[in-house]
Amino acid sequence: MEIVAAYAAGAAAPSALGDHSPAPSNGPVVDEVETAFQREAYKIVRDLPALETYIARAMAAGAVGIDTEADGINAVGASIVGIALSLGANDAIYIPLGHASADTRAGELFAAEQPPAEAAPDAGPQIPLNAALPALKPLLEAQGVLKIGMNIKWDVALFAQHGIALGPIDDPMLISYALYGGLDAHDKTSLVEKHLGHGLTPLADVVGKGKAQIGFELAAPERAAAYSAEQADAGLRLWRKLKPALAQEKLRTVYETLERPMPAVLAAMEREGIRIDPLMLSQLSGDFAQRMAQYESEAYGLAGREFNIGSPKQLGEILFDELKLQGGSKTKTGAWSTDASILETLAEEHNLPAKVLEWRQLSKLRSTYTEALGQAINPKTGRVHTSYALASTTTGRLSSNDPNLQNIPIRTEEGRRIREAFIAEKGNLLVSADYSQIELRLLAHVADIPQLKQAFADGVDIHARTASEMFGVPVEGMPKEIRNNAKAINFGIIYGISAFGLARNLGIEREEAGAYIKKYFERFPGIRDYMEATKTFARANGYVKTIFGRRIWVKGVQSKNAQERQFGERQAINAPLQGAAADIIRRAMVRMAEALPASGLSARMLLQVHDELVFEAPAAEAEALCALARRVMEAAPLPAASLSVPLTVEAKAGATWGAAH
DNA sequence: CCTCTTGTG
DNA sequence: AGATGCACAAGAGGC
Repeated sequence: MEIVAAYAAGAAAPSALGDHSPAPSNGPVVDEVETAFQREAYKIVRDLPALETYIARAMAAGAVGIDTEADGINAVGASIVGIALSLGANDAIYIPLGHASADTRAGELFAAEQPPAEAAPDAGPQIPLNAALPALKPLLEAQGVLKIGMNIKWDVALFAQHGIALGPIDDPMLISYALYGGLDAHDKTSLVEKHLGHGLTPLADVVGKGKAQIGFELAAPERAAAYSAEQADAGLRLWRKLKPALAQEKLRTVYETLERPMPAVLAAMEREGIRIDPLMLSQLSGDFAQRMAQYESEAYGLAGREFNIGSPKQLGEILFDELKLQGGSKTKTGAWSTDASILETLAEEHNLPAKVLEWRQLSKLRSTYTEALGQAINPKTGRVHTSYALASTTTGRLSSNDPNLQNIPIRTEEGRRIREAFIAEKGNLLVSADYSQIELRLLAHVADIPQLKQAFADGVDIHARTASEMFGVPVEGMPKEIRNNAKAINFGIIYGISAFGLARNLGIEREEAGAYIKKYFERFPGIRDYMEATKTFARANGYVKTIFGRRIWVKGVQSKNAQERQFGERQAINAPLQGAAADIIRRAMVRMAEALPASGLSARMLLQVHDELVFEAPAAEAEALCALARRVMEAAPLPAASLSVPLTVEAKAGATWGAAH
């Protein structure tokens, strides 16, 4: 109970968001934090009076570790099976609430053929969920009690489905991300290993693994308690160790503005999901399958024999060993490379590569999208609910998984048809709002480039203006190819360009690409200065910063190995731009989540795709929503950062995601 | 489980 | 001399 002691001794009682502080991380606290987990010390709470007693202690403590267990891997539609709370090292409880009793379990186990691991004969007495949750709700929503959990977005989502607005919250994973983004993984297992120096009970000990794995609700409460209480215990211990470092490293504002608000915002988006038309998907699937079969048989004819067209190994053998086509190259494992750029070159000499390219495009679209997205529709909601990872990228971007809705095709005609299957509910529209050229604008700002800033201020075509600066060609009537060259250079600059990479991208000689780059830096010397300054900073500190202060550690930037170091330097150049764009859209998301209800709109935010937000709204609201999204998103950097270039957001409504673009 | 390939910003 | 644009997730083949 050292947290209680610390608060009791300290002048400030825990009050509002951000004012909770763990005990100082010196002396005995660290000892206690790092002491071994004593799983036998965890208590299983099976009656209301015992729960009330612990709740009273938690209310007084001001900070409580929490871990919530449910009967599914996806929080959407899942029910709470048990809750663990912790008030200090080894001072944790587990409250079984939805564990199946022996009869139920036996049936399920029989179906699974193998018992997980000596299941208890009976789940034992449990407080009814509809009695426990009302008792817990005041604690879970108490403004004066911080709820701390690893990956707390999961807990937020589950409690939201049970009518509880969990908060205020802290998440050691997100604290770690603010402190060490780019350095290490931030999952529970890695964090506990790194900071507490000992391992966690594996989930497999509770529910088994592989074919014999069972739902958490079928696990024995004793095993569940050892696992779950330990998670709550570990989360609180990590918090006590990591939270003080935020202030020491001056990363508290980053954490509080860019990380802490996100779990609630994302949980709501994930819960909304997006509607997908399964009929349209299956029609597309059938269409693709038919055309693939055609390409396949044509490919066999051209190859002179049948082979597995989906096997790069077999394709390489056909192209280079049997047909003896020239221009092959090997991958680092020694196999023939058959990627698209190789096949495109070979297509000039032989008809087979083109057939394979066509087949591959359809195969990718079919297996990754038209087939998989249909499977991803949640039967309970009829919608697709992606999951966003908050601490998985090095730059501060989100990532999307199960399914990934951040890589839905848009560039090709075939691919765009998949976006037509993302639809609004009847009487509603989808609204897509995206930042225009946000990373180039940020480059113009951070590198302080007068011509680029002026171009953005004037609202002119930035690639055309770049081309005009470089090649002395007037923007009016500029040939497409010249603008394309400038566009490739602009993107290359953001990524820490090399002559080789630009040459490959434009299909020109390396010398010519090198000349372009030289010319670019002559026209925009500030960009070269910015890049050099960024590399120097990264070499000296091991990290770079966004304009909002987010710290991005860059592995390899201090390496003696030139290749590693150069890779680090390119990351160091890109990260402040990509990272700042990620910061901006995070701020926009938090504000949109507040602004929608405040504006009296019933619109919901559904998706984030790095520079784009997708909403769903009644058709009558669409126009107001577009205006609101533009206003809120364009102002998102303020007041923390004032950009010297305008941000512009394009917002459009449509019946499908494709139509909203 | 790793490699290759390809979809997005 | 040799490698050489940033950030991701996912499916399929093959060991």
